[in-house]
Amino acid sequence: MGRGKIVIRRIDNSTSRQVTFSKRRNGLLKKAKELAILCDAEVGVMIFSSTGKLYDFSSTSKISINVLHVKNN
Amino acid sequence: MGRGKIVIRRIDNSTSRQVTFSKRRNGLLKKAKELAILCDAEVGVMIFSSTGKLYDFSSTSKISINVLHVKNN
DNA sequence: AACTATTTATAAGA
DNA sequence: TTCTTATAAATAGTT
Repeated sequence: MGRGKIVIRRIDNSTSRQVTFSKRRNGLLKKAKELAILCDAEVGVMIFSSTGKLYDFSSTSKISINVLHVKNN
Repeated sequence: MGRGKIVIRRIDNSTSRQVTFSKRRNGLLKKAKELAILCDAEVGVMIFSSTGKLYDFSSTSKISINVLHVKNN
């Protein structure tokens, strides 16, 4: 969805990868919220950037999410 | 994105809600996979339908997700 | 379960 | 990097 078609593979350029991460991360979280509201579903999303920062969303306290993130081993 | 614009609120008609759930659930899982690949991110998504069925995705075993789903209390 | 008109997301550019 | 815009992609309503 953009000026050109892209292939789904890792973006080599780190600046481009960061920009795309920011845009698509926001898009994914928005869609998760919409799904939860429209369809009365319970939705949880967690996203770790390549630098290890966590972005997450949970539509309800009825879902309790515990995440174990193990780096490099 | 469709024949008409919609407001983001619970879809009252249960048939329509089920159809939209199926479409958007697939869309969300696809976008989660794309984000993980394009941006080298670690992504986990879990979706409970209103009937309690779980649909989930995790991009990597480096994320271990434990979900506690408590119904009606 | 397909189709397609349209809205939405977003890739590239400014 | 924040905003713009052309275009790809998702999907609401239809068949």
